[in-house]
Amino acid sequence: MPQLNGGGGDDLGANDEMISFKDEGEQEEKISENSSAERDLADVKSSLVNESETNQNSSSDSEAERRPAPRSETFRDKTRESLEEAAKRQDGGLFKSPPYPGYPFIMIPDLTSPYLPNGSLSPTARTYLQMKWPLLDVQPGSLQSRQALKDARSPSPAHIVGPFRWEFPGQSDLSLHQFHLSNKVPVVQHPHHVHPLTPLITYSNEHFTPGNPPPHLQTDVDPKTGIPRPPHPPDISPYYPLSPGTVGQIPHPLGWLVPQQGQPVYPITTGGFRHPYPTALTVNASMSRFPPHMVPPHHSLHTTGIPHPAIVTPNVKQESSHSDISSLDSSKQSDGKKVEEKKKEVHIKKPLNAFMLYMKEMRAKVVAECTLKESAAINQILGRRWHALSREEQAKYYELARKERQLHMQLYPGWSARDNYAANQQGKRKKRKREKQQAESNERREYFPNPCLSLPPITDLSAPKKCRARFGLDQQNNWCGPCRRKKKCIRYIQGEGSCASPPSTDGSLLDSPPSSPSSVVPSPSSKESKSQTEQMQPLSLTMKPAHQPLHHPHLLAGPPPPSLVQLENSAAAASKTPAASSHNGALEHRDVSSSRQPGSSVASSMARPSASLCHSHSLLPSTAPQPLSLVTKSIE
DNA sequence: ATGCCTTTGAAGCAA
DNA sequence: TTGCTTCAAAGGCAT
Repeated sequence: MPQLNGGGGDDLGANDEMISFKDEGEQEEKISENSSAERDLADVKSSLVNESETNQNSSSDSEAERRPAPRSETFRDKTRESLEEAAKRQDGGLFKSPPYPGYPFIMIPDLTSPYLPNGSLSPTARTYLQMKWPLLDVQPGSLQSRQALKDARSPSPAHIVGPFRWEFPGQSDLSLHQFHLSNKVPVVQHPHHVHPLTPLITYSNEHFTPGNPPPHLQTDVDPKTGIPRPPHPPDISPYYPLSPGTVGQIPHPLGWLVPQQGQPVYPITTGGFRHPYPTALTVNASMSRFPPHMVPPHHSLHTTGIPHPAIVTPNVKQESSHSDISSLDSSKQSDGKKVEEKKKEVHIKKPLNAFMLYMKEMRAKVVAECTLKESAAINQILGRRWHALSREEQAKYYELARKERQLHMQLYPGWSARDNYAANQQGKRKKRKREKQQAESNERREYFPNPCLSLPPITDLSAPKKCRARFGLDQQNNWCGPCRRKKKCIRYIQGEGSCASPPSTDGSLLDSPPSSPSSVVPSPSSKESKSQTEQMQPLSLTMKPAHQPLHHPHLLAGPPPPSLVQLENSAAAASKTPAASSHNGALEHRDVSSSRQPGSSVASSMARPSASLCHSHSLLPSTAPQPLSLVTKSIE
């Protein structure tokens, strides 16, 4: 289901993926049975394209060029605007409402990750940058560039070694219009420095200008049409910089995002290497602050010779500039032995799944919006938002994830997730989930007395009856969320009594549209029947800020509608300081349950924020404005 | 310094 | 086939 027709034909998406999307997607039941999933998604894509085009038309380039330098506004303001607009659209607005719609831009939502050493960038590095066709001019005179070009297996010849220059054609008023990076410090763009979500950022065609890139970038022209082609196959993900030999073999996982006019999306650099993360990455103004240690060590090369953001060497992060430089030098000397040793050290990370991709993109927004930094709380928010995403929004991420997996598989045919398992087993190993879960189960019994959380003690974790077994694959919509995610069934372990709610109201409340209006009607029984995890998803419009002072200026600024941010802040606050959190609304509608367990007022306040938001959307008044993450089209 | 938290999804392994 | 576990990102926090 989530698989859009990527054109590749091969469907590497796991069935689970499809299941997840199907179940988690909103308004599944609204979909006509006659329309196939592909056609549906194709329509979605088409509509998205149309909307993108519309946006592009609506905001002229002149407006874009009039716009002051992006950094003139704070990131928070922008993200807030974006979120507000998204809230208006009630669709997440991820791609439909870019912060700077209507003209090509490059967003670098989170430059602190994934491969930048912590602290290497200032907070301002999170600023979104926008520019047109940031181009790289590699000056071959530079030692590094020579090295990069000489070594075909360099982590990236395209990882442009400084000094180099950015050009922003048509952005004469842009403060960053043109500048030179320091010549003193070799600046190397490593693929790891590129935000992996670059492809997401450039989802819409609107992000691309039909204009032609400078001639020196048009290294590949279609002999038939004369139209410049992308320097690499349209299905090569910017995530995965390819060696020359690889180019042409691997389709671009984001090929469906490539502008159809045939313009090269990704500038190609000298030597035929394309920049792994064409625009976004290298455009970061903070790049000039990249310390030498950002130089990609050669040992991060995969055995295929393909540098990859997923390739991580344990000692890369904290390597000093000296060591990095020496690594460059050593790379010259390094031959079989060292290469092999480093290969052994190479850690190819798993490709990101849809949610991870979503998180990476949206984290910065949430951080700015909620002034949160704690990832745990942020992830909770993102988890809810993820469920609140519309089908098409999620489909994009699923599709991207699918293509990423596909490319990952192609780049690293022999790689297996098991490899990473083994790597951990050798050294440190995380605390076993089972142990943690057992501990958690005890905690829940003790601290989560509300109906959403006060589950009957899990007496038998190895209970054979699961949703999968009970409902079968044909009725996956009846499964509880964890079952859909191939997690431990919470319905069964709750027992028949506590999980008597109809399937439509169980965890799928948010994951999937209510099967019927009646299923939305809150009832004590339905509340108590809610599964633990799934109740975490919805937010409550009944939550009132009455007892909860607003901690964020931007929330005080205006008449806050039932703000998701508030809810999220509450959630985050609760997450951070559980004892101090008092989710009024969320707790209000759980009074029944609280009363069910005397002395639980304090304990309930200690409930985890996400859990405290359970059932909320079932209480949504149909006429009330609905915060973004609460919107379910079925309610509409 | 290391692991946990927290989310969802993908994948691997054991039964 | 099913259930469980681990890992992927992220950064503050606890130990």
